[in-house]
Parts: sequence; C-alpha cells; structure tokens
Amino acid sequence: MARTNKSQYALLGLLSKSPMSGYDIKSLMQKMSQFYWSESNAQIYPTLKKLENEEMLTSSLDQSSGKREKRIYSITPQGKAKLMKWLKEPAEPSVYREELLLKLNLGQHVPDSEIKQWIQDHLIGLQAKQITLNAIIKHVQEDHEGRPDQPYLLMTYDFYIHQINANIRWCRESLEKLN
Amino acid sequence: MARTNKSQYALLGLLSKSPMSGYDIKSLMQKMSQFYWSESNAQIYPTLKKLENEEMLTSSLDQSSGKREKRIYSITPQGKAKLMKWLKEPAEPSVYREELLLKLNLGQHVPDSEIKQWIQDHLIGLQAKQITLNAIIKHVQEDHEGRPDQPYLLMTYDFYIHQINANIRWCRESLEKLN
DNA sequence: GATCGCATGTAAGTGGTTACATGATTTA
DNA sequence: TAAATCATGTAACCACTTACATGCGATC
Repeated sequence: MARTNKSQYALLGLLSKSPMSGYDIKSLMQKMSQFYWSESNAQIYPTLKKLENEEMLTSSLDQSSGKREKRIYSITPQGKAKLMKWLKEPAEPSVYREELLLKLNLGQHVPDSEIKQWIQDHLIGLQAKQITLNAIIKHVQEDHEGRPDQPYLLMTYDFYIHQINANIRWCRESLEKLN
Repeated sequence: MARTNKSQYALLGLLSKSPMSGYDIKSLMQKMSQFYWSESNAQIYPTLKKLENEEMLTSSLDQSSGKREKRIYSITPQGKAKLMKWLKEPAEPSVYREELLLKLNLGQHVPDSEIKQWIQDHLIGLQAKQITLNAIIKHVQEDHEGRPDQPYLLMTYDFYIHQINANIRWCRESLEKLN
C-alpha cells in the first residue's frame, strides 16, 4: 500500500541489537547483509538524523575517539515500539527486477553464443556470491555462538543458499539447452 | 556504473517484437512479465514520448478505433540499434531486497509463533505465484508455438520456476526448524 | 443508465544512487 | 610520507510509485 520507508527499519533493526555509529552500520551491512539489504551513506546519515529528531534514537559523541567525531546512536523505547509495530505488519512482497531476464526474452535478436556468454557470466557471479555467503555463514556460526540473533541470521542466509543453488542449477540447465 | 534507465529498454524490447500502444505494453507486462518486470503508466507514457523525441520510435493514431485515441508506437532503425547496443553490454546484477528477510533477522524480538506466521504467509504467496506462473507458461507453450521468442520466454519463466521452488523448500524447512 | 474495460496521461512526492568533499588516524 | 581506513556528510540527480483525472465505447 503506502510505500513506507524501509531503510529506517533496517537502521532501527540494527540499533535494536546494539548501539553503533553510521559508519558501523554501513560496514556491518556491507559485511553481513549485502545480499538482501544495503544502504548508501547518503541514505544512512540523513535517516539517522531524522530518526533522532523524531526521538526514535538518541546519540552521543564517542569520547574515546579523540578529535575524530564518532557519533554513537542508541534506540529509544519509542524507537523500539516503532520497530515492533512494523514487525507485526505483514511483509510486502518484493519485485525482483532481473536485467538478465529482460535481455533473455529478447534472445531472438542475438546469436545463441552470446546468450550463453550472458549466462556464463551470471553463473560466475553466482559462484562468487556462494563463496562469500559461505564465509559469512562460517563467521556467524563461529563468532555468534550463543547470541540471540544467531539462529535467525542463519535462517536468513539459508534462504540465499537455496536461492543461489537454484539459480546455478538454472544456469547449468539453460546452457545445456542452448547446446 | 552509470544508472542507465532500463525502463526504456523494456519498452524498446517489447516494441522490437511488434508495434503496440502504451496500453498494450502495460497489459502485456502485467500478463507476461509481472514476475521480473513491470512498469506503471507514469513511467510508460512519458518514456514513450521521450523515445519518440529521440527518434527511437515513431507513432501514429490507430484509425480503426474511431474517436478513442489509440497511439501505436513502432521501433525505428535507430531504436533497434540502441537496443542491440544495450544487449551487448553485460547485465548489471540486481539487488534483491526482501523485506521478509529484514524482519527475520530481527526474530529475537518476536515469538517464534509469529515468525512461523510470516513464513506461512510468504509460502501462500509463493504458491499463488506458482499457479499464475504455470498458467502463463501453458499459454506461451500453446499460443506462441513457432514464434521466434517462444524458447527464450520459456527459459525466462523457467528461471522463476526454479526460484519459486527453492523458496518454497526454504519455507517448509524453516517451518520445520521452528517446531 | 450504470458499470466495466479501453486508453492516455499528470502532479506530487519518495526512495535511492553516484560522486564528491572533508578531515583525522593508522599502517606500510 | 604516502596510502589506506575511519568517519561524517551533501549536492545533484534520477527512477519510480501512488493517486488522481479524463473521456470513449461496449455490455449488462
């Protein structure tokens, strides 16, 4: 329905686990959720300020960092309430716009050899993703042992394991069909 | 790199197969590519005009429709060239932002019963998609027989068959884990 | 004569990216 | 001392959606 701003929930979500800076959020997303969620600086910093204005977050300068201005954000009870309210709403289904598929259905205009190249390239990308994902999972299994979010993180990654495997199978089968 | 406007290629792509109106494009996308590509009217009509200004398309009023103004767009040689050039570029990988997963990794904050409900709802959506997709495939198999785009359309849909099946498996396995 | 499908379009706003700017601190 | 990383931010721009507006033509 209403296109609600989901970035803010991504930020509130991370901050519901522990206080951190904008920079930390950026790094953590890059490291942990690059597959299903990431934000740019131009999205993160203004959103943090907006949420602080709305009293969903509070912040303070990290003294230990000396002259380097590191601002640590923490979630407030209102922020937590907002997050919980959102969690109770049904998740909106996402539209998966895949450029490869848009090109593929125009396959009649190009030689099959070129299409095979597209799929080959796609496959290579998937295999790289697979490696990264496995490294992340290993990290979560080892370093998040006993943490309350561990099982849910693993379940999230498992979604992508399934997805990537399915995509890889499709690539292989499609390449065969084209031969 | 540069965020190129892909909507225009979606339109050029459809028009490379046969001339049609904005309304036809909208309907066709809704019917045939809702899974991996769709556009709103506010995107379609201005883009068609823009492409006509750039001489990638030409248009004429359909006389047979009487006073109802139906404008049929056709691709020009330049338009075709632009499309071919885009087809030669590597497809940019897409980011798959899935709200369900964003919520799931916050699972520590909600009871497992609620998480099961999220996944149940997701599963129901997937099963509905599966039915729609199978209907589309059947239609393409029957009515597109012999058309040059048929094999590529089927390959595209096959991608989603794989994907949806993988998602469904993940739902089932995750529900079991939560028990 | 009401409703539905055909058909084209716009205003207003949001969500988001790229690219750049600035400066401190740490490491090679 | 140069390069990499830590850290925060903005300007400019674009893609895209929602919601609305308008009117014809066919069907019930």
